[in-house]
Amino acid sequence: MPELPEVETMVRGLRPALVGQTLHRLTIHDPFLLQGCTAEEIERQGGGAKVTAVDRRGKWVVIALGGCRGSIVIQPRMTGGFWLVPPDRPQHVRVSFGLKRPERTVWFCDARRLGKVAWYATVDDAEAAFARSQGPDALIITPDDLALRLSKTSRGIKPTLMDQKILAGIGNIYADEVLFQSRIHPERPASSLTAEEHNRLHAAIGEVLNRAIAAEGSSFDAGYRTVLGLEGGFLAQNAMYGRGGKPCPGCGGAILKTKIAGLIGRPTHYCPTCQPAIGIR
DNA sequence: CGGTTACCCTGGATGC
DNA sequence: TGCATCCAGGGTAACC
Repeated sequence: MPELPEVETMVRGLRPALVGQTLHRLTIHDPFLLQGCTAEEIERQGGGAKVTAVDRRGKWVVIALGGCRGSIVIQPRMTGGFWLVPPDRPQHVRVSFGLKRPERTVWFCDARRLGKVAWYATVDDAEAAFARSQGPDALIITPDDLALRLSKTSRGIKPTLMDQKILAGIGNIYADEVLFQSRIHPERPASSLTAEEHNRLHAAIGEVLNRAIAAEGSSFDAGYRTVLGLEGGFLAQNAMYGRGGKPCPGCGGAILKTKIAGLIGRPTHYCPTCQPAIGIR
């Protein structure tokens, strides 16, 4: 569920509650989510440790622990999220962070259990794990680097933008928004984009993601909420996602909702007029 | 090697 | 009301 703007909103919400606090107790409620460490290990490292930083890398949440206790990395994936709000214990709790002063609990919940929780012995180890499996963060990548990476594959531009090894942070919602804003058809081969299109795309990525962060992300149905349980406001102002059949804000024509190659079951929304299918099939 | 597709897991919405 | 079916914002492993 969460993409870069939602994870950034989580991190900003977690910081004031966690940074500088001592974790009185860290509890793994569902070892299924663990990757490369045991529940005992991560509970022992986290228990009594002071949180020194909470940061985002792509769609990862990185919680740094002081006193050489390493870093906890949480990937919310589709349905993971953090909760600060008492008094009731939320559903599907997978990890809980017990704090002492003030006495409260921060929960990580994940209905579908697709999320991942890992522990690394040092901050550098966590950083290296990110660099191994993910490309540059979508808000940091340079126009030249983006152009170079896109030039190396003939896959469709949308599945390429969603490939975290190319760049980290963009998922199904923001891929549709970014491609609409840059007027590029989602099935265009990534390597076929022109220099002009690279520039439009890079600008759109920064603009759309920052606008979504300002709105605290995208909520619909019973999905993503901020750490305080509030809905993100981006879907009130977005152009494409979830608006199949409705008028395109650019030309007034109907927005197409469809499925495209390279993305198994995921819906794709685009405007066939504003995002013309140049040189496809 | 590069690209595409099963599949992971579960809950909520929808349809009969 | 009950049950079957489909859908979902992510990511990997295996396949062609």
